[in-house]
Parts: sequence; C-alpha cells; structure tokens
Amino acid sequence: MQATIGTGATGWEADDRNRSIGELAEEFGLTHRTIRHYEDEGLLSPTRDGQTRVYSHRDRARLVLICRGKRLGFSLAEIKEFLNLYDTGDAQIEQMRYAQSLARQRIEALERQLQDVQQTLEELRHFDIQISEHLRRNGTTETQPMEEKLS
Amino acid sequence: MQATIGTGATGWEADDRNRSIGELAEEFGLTHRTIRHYEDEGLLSPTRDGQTRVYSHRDRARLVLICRGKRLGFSLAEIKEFLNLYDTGDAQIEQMRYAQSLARQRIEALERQLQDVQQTLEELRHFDIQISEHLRRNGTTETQPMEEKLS
DNA sequence: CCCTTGGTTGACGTTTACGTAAAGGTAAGG
DNA sequence: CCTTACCTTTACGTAAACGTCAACCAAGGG
Repeated sequence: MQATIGTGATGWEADDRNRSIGELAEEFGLTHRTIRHYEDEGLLSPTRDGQTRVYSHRDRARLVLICRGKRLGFSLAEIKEFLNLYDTGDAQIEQMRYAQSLARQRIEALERQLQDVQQTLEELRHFDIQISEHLRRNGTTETQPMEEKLS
Repeated sequence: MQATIGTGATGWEADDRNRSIGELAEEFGLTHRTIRHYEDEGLLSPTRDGQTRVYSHRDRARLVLICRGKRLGFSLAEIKEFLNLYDTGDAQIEQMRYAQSLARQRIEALERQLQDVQQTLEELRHFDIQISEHLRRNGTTETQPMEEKLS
C-alpha cells in the first residue's frame, strides 16, 4: 500500500522513469489536488501526453524541494522563489548576482531557524529528562530518558 | 522606535515588570490584534487590571516560545499543545507520562526538521559558491562566497 | 457494450491566522 | 472641557493552501 515513502533518501534508488500524477501522489504522500495546486502556483510544470500530465525526473526533484520547504514552514510563494534560484541556469551576470543575494537571504533565515530548532530541542530534551527523573523518584520506574543523538 | 527586538536574547536583560499589550507588541514586533488572538486561542491568559490586560513575566516567557514555534512553522494549535507541556506542573503520573510522550514526538519532529534545515543549508551554500566561482571566472570579481559558520 | 481505473477541468467550501474597521471606555495633559 | 494615547469588544474580511464535489474523457477487460 506504500512505495518508497518520503523523499526517497534511500541512497540512489531514484529511477529516471516519467511519472503520472498518481504515482507521484503516492510516493510523496500528497493528493492529486495538491500536486495540481503546485502547478497552478507555478511550482511545477509537467509536460503533457495529450491531456495527461507527465512528470519528469526534474519535476520529481523539484517536488522533493517543495516538500522539504513545506516542512520548514515556507509558503508556496517562498518555495517558488527558492526553486527559481536553481533553474536560473546560465543567466546574465546581473541575474546571477540577484539569485545569489536571494540565496544568501535564505541562508541567513535558515541559520536563524537552525538556532531555533537546536534551542527548542535542547529545552525539550531537558524537559524529557526532568520528567524521567521525577518519575524515577516517585517509584514507577519504566521510562528512561531518550537516547542522545550525536549530530 | 524599537526596543530590545526579537526574543530579547541579550543575556539577562529581562526585567520582571508587568507589561501592557502595547509594550509586548512592540517588544516582539507583533500587533495588538495578534496578541489578543493568541489569548483567544488559549495560548496566553494575562490577568486583568479592571478591563486592561496585564502580562506577567510568565506570559512573556510563553510569548517567546510562541514566536519561536511560529518561526519553526508550527500551527497555533501545536504550539498550544506544546506550551501545555511546560505548565503541567506537579500533575499526576499518568499526565506526566502523556506529556513526556508528546515531548518525545516533538523531539523526533524537530530532529527531522534539523536534518531538513541542515541539508537545505548545505545545498544553498553550495549554490552560493557555484555562483561565486562562475562570476569569478567571468571577470567581474566583486563577490566572494559567504564565510562558513562553524556549528 | 458497459464497467472500472485513472486522468481532466471547474468551482465552491474550509481552516488557519490574523487584518481591519466600528464603536466605545479611561486616564493624563493642556 | 477637549484632545490624545492606549486600551477594550464585536464582527466581518481575507489570503493561503488545499479539500471536496460534479461532470467529464479515454483506455482496457470481461
């Protein structure tokens, strides 16, 4: 009922086959509606076989970025701007400078976000440990603090 | 026109004074409307002086968490659930277990998010460097890649 | 030939997170 | 007393990101 979930981070099992909307939907856990919505918003532009949408490897790659952007709390508009950075291709010097400045803004935003995530994680892990200790002191010993994940 | 912006991460300049909605709004860069909205949604519960809202140190602390949660892309409902973890206080064992399980879910979500942020940062920095090199090769030498930030 | 599966385009509905008036209370200052 | 600044509530508006029909086409199987 479910094939190669998520972003397909599993090594390099990404075959280059073109995909239908349904395949993409299942692979990414999205609805058809959602994928078409991304197209309406200009985030995807699949080719057509007659009337049917055909998603290339590149479309799929963009969808990976879209999903990650979403998980990071970016709006579709922001994600679009972001995607446009990547297919600037061999643009004019001025355009590349502009793209670079946008990229740097993005980088700074993400660095802030990284701080936020790390700080929140720290607090939550502390919280987790507190509870575990509290529970241990009060008899009922069944839970131990989460194992640390070394970055 | 602007005092102690952001979360006030500046050491320990957080004085314990009670605040009006206007002060809080300016400090956090929010509107009155927004802060009242958070109250409507049960994220804040300031006391009253007559009809006027009075925000304690604790309310302010919660607002810090709310803002961070927002930056991390959580919904108000999620943030509320999150906040409730913290003021579980000396609850019953069962409630603490529950809070802990929620906290752990949060931790896992944030660990995933951490991965996302790091990966995106990596890609963007790579992108930045690519552009810089391209620009360098094509004469116009004015920009150098962003300095690396050691985590 | 009909049915199922999977695709299509509208078009209106919904939730979240506020914005934006409208209409007013209250206390300080000139 | 009037203005100004700051607060209040009520209530409708809105943008984003889809959900949810409805009505349709097309290819293949029994």
